[in-house]
Amino acid sequence: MTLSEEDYIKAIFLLSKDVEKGISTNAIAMQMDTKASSVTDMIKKLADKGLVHYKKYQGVRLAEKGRTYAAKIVRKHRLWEFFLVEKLNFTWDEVHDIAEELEHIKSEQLIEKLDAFLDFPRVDPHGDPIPDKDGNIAKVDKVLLSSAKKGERGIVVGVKDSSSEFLRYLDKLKIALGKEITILNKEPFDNSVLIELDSHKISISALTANNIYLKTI
Amino acid sequence: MTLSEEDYIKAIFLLSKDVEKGISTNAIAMQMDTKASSVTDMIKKLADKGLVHYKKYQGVRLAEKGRTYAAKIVRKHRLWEFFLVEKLNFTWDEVHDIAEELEHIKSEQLIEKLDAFLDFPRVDPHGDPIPDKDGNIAKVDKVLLSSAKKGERGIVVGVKDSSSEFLRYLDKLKIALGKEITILNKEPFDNSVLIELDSHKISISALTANNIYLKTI
DNA sequence: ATTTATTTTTAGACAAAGCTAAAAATTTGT
DNA sequence: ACAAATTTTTAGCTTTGTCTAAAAATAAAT
Repeated sequence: MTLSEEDYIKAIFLLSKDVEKGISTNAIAMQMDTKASSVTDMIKKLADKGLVHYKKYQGVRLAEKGRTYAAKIVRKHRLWEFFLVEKLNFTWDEVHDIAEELEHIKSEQLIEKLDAFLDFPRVDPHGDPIPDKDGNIAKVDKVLLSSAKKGERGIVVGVKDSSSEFLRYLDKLKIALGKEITILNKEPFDNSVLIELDSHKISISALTANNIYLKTI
Repeated sequence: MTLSEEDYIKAIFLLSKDVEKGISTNAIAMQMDTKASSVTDMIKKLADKGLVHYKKYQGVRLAEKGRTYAAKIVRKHRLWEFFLVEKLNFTWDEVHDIAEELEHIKSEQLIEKLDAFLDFPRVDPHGDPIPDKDGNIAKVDKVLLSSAKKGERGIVVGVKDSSSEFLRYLDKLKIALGKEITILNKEPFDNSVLIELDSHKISISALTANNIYLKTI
């Protein structure tokens, strides 16, 4: 499995997260910042290897083989992110690009030993679940802040957008994993949300609220 | 700098270790398990980039730029090896291939934080010195066991061959970094060396003795 | 000092992965 | 339902790094 093939498989895996249908060529091209024609070429190769199911113009789905392979890459990515934050003192907005490289290191033994060294973490620094060694992913129950109702309370358990810009913005707002939030009001005009956080009231834009996951309590 | 270019630069760096003259095309091909013609091609590219000095048929030398680049790769390799042994409990014969992949991870910040996390180690698990962040390497004074004189004593501080086969053989002999060795006798017939180790007398072949470094005391 | 052997380089091909531009299929809009 | 717009695929080219086989240069040997 080449570096590039791994990147494609992972991209398809991540795009399949909430989607039932086949993933479109363009969606993959977008996600990977490449051209649709390149995607078509690669998909054919992956189909030949039995990693994806593909019929022309019908989009692509992961085959079981491809799904577990992808989950293992994601496992590596998230374990390395956890390592970077917990052991090397990186911040949550700095780790993605480095983990993007580390996720391709091949040794199974390495990743199992790393997992043990980290004491078997369940989620990465952005709250995303770490697949187990067989590629199974625990379902985390969480709702978007944007869909929580007035009066509800919750703990921040994840983010949808984990770009460094967004994460640094959350730092500025003092929003972090584990923080408790109460929804005081929702403004119908622009869908902004008034919340209470650390005994302060702050207003959160709809866009921001749509990228924060809560576990309601 | 591509993966492949990094591999070549590192190979040339390691081959230049004890050699003054230019490194031959064949030597590089041997070291990297590739063909001489491929080496010639790559050397030209590296020369174009100012990383090596090259005149046809004259072998190749690292330019200063190439030397420090290579030293940084070696730094990364050896720091990762140290991490694998000290933190993840790998044995010294298992770490080379994994470090071979890890050494290509790009982030400077990563390697400085790793260095701090490991508490600034000076040598890797095989006794090889870890270059500093600017690519300087401390000269370790050490002699081959094969060249030590009868009656001398020393501490094992390194190995020349760090193949897993050799390292596992040393494990079997109970020879490890830090062990004290006394040279009891040298056999002129086959250049084998009789040593005392842990109050036992054992005989070491010339080949083995030629791959163990001592610091005499 | 030539011939022989070895080493190194060149020339030409190939596979991987990407791109552009054009063609084909599908979807959308009226 | 059919023309227009969009998406996807194909065809052909490029770059990177590799290889084989042949040619050129250097080193070794008698």
